[in-house]
Amino acid sequence: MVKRKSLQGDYCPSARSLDVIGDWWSLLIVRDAFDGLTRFGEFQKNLGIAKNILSDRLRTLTERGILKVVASSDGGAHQEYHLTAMGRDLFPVMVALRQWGEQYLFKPGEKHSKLVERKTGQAIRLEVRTEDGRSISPEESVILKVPHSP
Amino acid sequence: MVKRKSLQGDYCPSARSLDVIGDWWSLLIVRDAFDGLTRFGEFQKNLGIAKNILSDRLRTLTERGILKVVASSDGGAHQEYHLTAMGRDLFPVMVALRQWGEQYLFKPGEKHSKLVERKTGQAIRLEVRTEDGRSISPEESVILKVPHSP
DNA sequence: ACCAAATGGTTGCATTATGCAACCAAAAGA
DNA sequence: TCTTTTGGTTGCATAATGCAACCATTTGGT
Repeated sequence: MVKRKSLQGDYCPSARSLDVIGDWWSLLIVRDAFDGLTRFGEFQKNLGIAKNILSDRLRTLTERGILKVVASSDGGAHQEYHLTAMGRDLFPVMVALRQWGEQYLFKPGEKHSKLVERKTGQAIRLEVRTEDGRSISPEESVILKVPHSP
Repeated sequence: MVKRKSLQGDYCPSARSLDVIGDWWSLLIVRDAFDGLTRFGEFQKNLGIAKNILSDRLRTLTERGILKVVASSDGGAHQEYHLTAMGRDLFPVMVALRQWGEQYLFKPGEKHSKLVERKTGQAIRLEVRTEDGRSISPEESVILKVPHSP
């Protein structure tokens, strides 16, 4: 493969994000972390991921500041992987993916898990809006390129 | 690799989404499509992707209904790749990734492209809300597992 | 204390995925 | 007509991934 292209230097924030969490497993691990999983074995069992890959991903996600390693909450000797603030801020990404998947990747009537508010059980949605709060479609938006722009 | 695990059968919508668009290049291609690119050469030049990979990804994205192939708009013989409704509905995912990247992957003061409303130039943001419009944090939400649940 | 099992990995090897370069047919331009 | 551009495909080399075997440390049971 010669070395996978890196997008770290790209001026597009989406590209940099994908460079960090765009690989196959990272976002699934983050999803499980949102779901409350913290231990190596929990991730491994729940995702069915190979242990060496999981080991590598947890290390990388930790290095990049998305997860942090903390001592066991129950006094045991093992360590736990927790989301950092940076990791928790991936919440909208997860919700966006979930919303799209619900809409297009399930047959009508097919059951799927749902994201709801804990207190009220209300469904959670996500909306694209302008600064002053108006909902907006892709066609009405435009990407302003900043760097080497004419 | 023996065969990459498929999440098509997963009951979690996020997982299915990642199964479809979670590979390295697909979302970048979709991003460029949002940016108005339509032709093979445009994607190839802009992304710096290998031509065989691009060819494969465009085919896959088309098969899965995210892109569609249409005849040239200017009467030429070549074909163009356009987003379908399914593809356009990935907009919130792109915005979410962009927003996260802006916040965490740029040094203070470092320039990056921006997403704004065409008409007014206003910045575009995305918000996670309940059905009745209240903004909500990850901690206040919970994933309801539907299938083989106790 | 002692043995057994679970936990949290690491290492080696086999298979895929990706990248690069060379090649090619069809279309567009001169 | 000749040349260049476009839109790919094919072959080969390397990187990423998966599986299984192994191992050190904890944990649990007796």
